[in-house]
Amino acid sequence: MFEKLDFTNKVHEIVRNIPKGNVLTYKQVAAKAGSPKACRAIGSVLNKNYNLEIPCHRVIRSDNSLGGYNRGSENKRRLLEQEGYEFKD
DNA sequence: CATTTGACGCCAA
DNA sequence: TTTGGCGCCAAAT
Repeated sequence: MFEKLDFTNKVHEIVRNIPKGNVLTYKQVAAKAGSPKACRAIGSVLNKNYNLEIPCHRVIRSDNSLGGYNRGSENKRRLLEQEGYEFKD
């Protein structure tokens, strides 16, 4: 189903399919997109993606760190907390 | 077309 | 455990 989509397009679909209260790491998204080593490319794609319909704030680093956000990292953290995801260890 | 940049990840010191 | 450096991929210059 995703095989015919391009890498960037796959990433958009994958991120869009992340359920509330759940988060994925860049590595996980990259793996689902078909390129486990494209973790950097994921950030590049999401960084340029301005579609609010895509919960790009649910994508975090493999270290359980926030990572970044094109709308403000602080807002990203707030969104995750609001959805029920708690970071801290 | 060649090089650099960037919301990353992993390994070695 | 923390830091530095290298690798990987896509988009921008």
